[in-house]
Amino acid sequence: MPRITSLDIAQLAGVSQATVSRALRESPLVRPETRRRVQRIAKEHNYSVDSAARNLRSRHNRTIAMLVREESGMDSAINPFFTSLLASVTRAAAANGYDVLLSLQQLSEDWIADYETSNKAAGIVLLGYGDYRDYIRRIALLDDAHVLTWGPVVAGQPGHFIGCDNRLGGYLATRHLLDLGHRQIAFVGDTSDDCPEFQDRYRGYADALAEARMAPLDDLLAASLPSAHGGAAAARELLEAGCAFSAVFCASDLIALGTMRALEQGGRRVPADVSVVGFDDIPAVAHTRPALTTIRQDTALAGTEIVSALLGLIAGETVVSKLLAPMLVERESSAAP
Amino acid sequence: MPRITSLDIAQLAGVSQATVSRALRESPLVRPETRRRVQRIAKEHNYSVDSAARNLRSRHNRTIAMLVREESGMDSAINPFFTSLLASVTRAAAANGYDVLLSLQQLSEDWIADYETSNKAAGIVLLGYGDYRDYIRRIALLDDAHVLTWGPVVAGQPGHFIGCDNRLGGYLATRHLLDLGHRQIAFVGDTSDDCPEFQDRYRGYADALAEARMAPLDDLLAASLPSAHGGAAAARELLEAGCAFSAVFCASDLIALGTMRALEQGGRRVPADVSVVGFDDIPAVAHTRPALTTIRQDTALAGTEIVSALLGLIAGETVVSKLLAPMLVERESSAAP
DNA sequence: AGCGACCATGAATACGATTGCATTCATGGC
DNA sequence: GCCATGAATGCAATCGTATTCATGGTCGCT
Repeated sequence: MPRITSLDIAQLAGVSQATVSRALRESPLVRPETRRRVQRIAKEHNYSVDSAARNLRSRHNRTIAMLVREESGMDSAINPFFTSLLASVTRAAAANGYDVLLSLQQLSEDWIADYETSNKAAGIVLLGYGDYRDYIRRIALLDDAHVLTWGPVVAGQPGHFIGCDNRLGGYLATRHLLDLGHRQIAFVGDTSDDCPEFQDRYRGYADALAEARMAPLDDLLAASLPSAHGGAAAARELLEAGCAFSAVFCASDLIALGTMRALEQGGRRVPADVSVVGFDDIPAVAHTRPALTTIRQDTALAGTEIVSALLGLIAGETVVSKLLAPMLVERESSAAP
Repeated sequence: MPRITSLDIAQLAGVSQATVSRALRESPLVRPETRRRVQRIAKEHNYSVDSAARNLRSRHNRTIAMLVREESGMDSAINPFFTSLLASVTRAAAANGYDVLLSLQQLSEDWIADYETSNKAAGIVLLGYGDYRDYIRRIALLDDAHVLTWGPVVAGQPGHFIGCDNRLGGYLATRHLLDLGHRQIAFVGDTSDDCPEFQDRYRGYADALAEARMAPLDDLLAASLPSAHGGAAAARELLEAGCAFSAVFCASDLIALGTMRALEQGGRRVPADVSVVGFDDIPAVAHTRPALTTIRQDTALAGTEIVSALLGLIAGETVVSKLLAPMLVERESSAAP
């Protein structure tokens, strides 16, 4: 069972191998009649182009690699939000004839260098590495690095970024709570440099408060790891500290899940006693009880934007960073105080 | 910026290109001293082997493709359980030096044929296509198809399968409820041929009942689409039908989420009035309120098993289908009646 | 010393497609 | 009737590595 090659097809069709190659790639050089005949014969014999040979000769590669950050933690899982993004990027890539290579390696210079030079992918998408500023800066300096990062967009920084407008999201969430009549609104999330996304969400939170002539209170800021456990721990601290609050804006849905749990275990009912708003709109939170009010990122749009930007980069275009607007999804976890 | 090739490294190291190739692949033929020197120079110049050329020449490919079924439905998402599996397969593949190509295309003969012959991947993993018996049978007949399916293992069927022992899982879940003292235990899930997994889970449910000298009652069987919405709808029907039941075994966690919601909206408290057990242990259900008692599939183990089986297939070994044992995870949604 | 075995290496080739260039043939303008 | 033109195709040279075969040198053993 020797491999069927384009030469075999050529002989069967009575043309040269070069013509087969052209016909299969819809080249306008071959007569339509010839092209159809070749394509028919190729299909009949279940022939498809050897991608290794094609990649080698054409010096091009219809593959993009996605490096997805795993949650550090014992069970090292993929952030559910990334799953949606992963899917939509994959769909968008497929729509453009690109395959997607998935990797969960730690981001490192070696990894990038390897994929850069070994020609495994034409471009790279980084999910969840928004805080790896140094790496991204260095990568951006590489000549033919086609790397796009999903994460917080920082003006003036080298590299190419697409991200959610986290500040707007934070504003929308907080504004929603203010509109409901809440005045003591806590923020649960990591505001350190480790989580630039969360910092922006916090800024949006502060924006909304400022608009209502209020200022964020330190007492109502609870540091939390970006996980349900973190959210639960932070909420417990809030309760123990004894400060009054009637609403919580959580920097992510996972945190919100933990927060809701801890609140209810602490005797507060959601939303009767405390309203909770999350961020991301991961699939599960539509079905919890109460269903979570949250800020939705449009992952389908994000996927197409990421892919078109990356393909632009690969094609040599100058790509500008881009912010995508999130929206509020009202469900059951928020109500008037 | 001409590409750095093994020939360049060869010249820099003062050896032939063949020696570079051998040195980089740890061939015992090259003297250790030479090998180290070549490797050092290669690293210094950021050289890595062009995978297209390597694949072409060696007729081999260190890539496996995963075809993941999307939930049909408006938001066409990836089943959260598959996300875990996807991650663990990717990790296991990486540990063996393999890359993973992710695809969400519909399974079709064209797709398989394309990946088969175009040499994009050395093997294929199918996630979520357990019910595509016809396809899988046909695929299994292809000479050099290295296809492994995650799904229900059916004895005597052609093809290679790894899957969870769903019948055992169904048994464990039901047995747990029986042990708690429940006697009217409903089953929520699709028992049609579309979901062979669910059929097996139902068989396990029946097994446990039989062991307790009981039989499944038609009144307590609620058909449900494999989604949270489906679970909610099915639970509503159960409530409206008015049959007494003190526990529900749901064929998946997603269904369980919907079921719990519908039950509580119908005025039943979980677990005070009704106990609920799910299946899969997707990440979110550990943090809902009440946290869901469920059957956990060991995805980490599944990943390594899938990869080692597939690599075995590729290497020409005879691979036998395999069932993986699930386990019960007790949380808050189940209690004595 | 001589002979084979063996080790480390180099030269040359093949993998299967893409693509620049040459070639053929028909056509049309003059 | 001849040459310029252009469309359709063929020829052949790559792309960068793995691998076979040949070769020179070292060693051990008689």
